[in-house]
Amino acid sequence: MNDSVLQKSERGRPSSFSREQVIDQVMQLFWTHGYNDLSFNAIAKEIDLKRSSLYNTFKTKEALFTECLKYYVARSPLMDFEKYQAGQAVSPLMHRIFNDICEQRAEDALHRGCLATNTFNELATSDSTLGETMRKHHAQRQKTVADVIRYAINQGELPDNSNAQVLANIILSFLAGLNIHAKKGGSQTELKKMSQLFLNKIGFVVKN
Amino acid sequence: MNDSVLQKSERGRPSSFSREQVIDQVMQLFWTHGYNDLSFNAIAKEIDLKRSSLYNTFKTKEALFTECLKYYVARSPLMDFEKYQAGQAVSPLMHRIFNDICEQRAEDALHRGCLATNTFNELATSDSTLGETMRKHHAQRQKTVADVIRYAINQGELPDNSNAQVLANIILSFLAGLNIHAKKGGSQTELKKMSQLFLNKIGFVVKN
DNA sequence: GTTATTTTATACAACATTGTATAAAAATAT
DNA sequence: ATATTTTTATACAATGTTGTATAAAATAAC
Repeated sequence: MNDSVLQKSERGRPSSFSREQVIDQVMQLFWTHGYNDLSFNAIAKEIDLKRSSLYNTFKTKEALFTECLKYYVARSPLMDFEKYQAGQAVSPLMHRIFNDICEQRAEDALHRGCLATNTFNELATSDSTLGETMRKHHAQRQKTVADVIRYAINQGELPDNSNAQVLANIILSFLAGLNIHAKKGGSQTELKKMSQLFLNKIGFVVKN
Repeated sequence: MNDSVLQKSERGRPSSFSREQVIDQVMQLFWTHGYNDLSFNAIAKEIDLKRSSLYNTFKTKEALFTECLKYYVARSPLMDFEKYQAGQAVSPLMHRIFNDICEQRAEDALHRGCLATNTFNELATSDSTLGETMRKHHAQRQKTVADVIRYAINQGELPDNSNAQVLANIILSFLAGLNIHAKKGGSQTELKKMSQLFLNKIGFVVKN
């Protein structure tokens, strides 16, 4: 009986690569090519690693992608919604997050938009495990944003009769559209004008 | 010299299919699978036609897709923007278009969202001819909507100091996001609530 | 140094895809 | 009827993809 179920021994040939570095590189590839249009073969070639090494460390393309997406999401400006603390002003937070996103989109010379939006759009209707994962991610984001908006309502930043869930859906939908819009390659100021006006109209006024 | 440059003779074996019917069927396939994840092979199999017949009539997958997209766009509720007549009230038009889209999205049991949005998202950053085509389509839509909004401003439906271009971008971005949102499979009322609240906040009030 | 263990390199089989080529089938024009 | 023309069926070569299998290389434990 082996009681250390999945533990590797200390021996063996060491990897020629850093796992995190590979994830970062492959994440860039998925960002550029999407999920379906990027083969395991192509990944290996592009990051100059043998396919066998990829199979050995990540098992499947799906598993590799899942790690890449996790890596991406953890570094997204949207993570600031998760870190929200009761009492914190929502309007400036909202403006800051959108601002950051606009900057990131415009700074990407390849105009790839948002990896999460791109692949949700690509995989949302898929029956696969990935499809299910993407839909769950999306639902989770909705819930998080709705919670923050509820705080905004309770704090008087938005009218009492506001519908937090619908507002959250609107905001995330606009954001998704903004990410797509960015793929046509607009300027940073264009994106920021859109975001600011949108947020103001929605009720997140900023003193300016 | 052949002066009827590309004209076919009256002779020859007749097609076993209707061209428009094939376009409609293949359009459904692109809608379901996207562009890259649908092979010429698969198309032929799924509509039960020989690959040679497809090559013979459409030459390339790209050309076939272009026809399908054209077919789709011509039947989209957004076409009502193109048909806009000076003097026509914009607010009810806007609400009607969004309402129609919500209904179509919700009625699609497969939750495929919008073919145009899906494939723009998939192909916008591509160097190919298709990428260029998609970006042009997108720019054209922006221009059309901005024109309509300029009329709304001049007619007093929106404040004088409104920025038509930015508003058009916001509206189309929200719409793109709504289309994506629909892929998670929300109800028709959910989509309509989002649209109505959004349009109201943007300034397209409806007497109700 | 030998052994155990892990990574890396190479190879192979099965299959899908694309583009083209060619023959058969089915119609019209003469 | 025969020739002409177009569609449809079949085949083939070149290439890409996946999954697996196996040998070689590189390290730690002993």
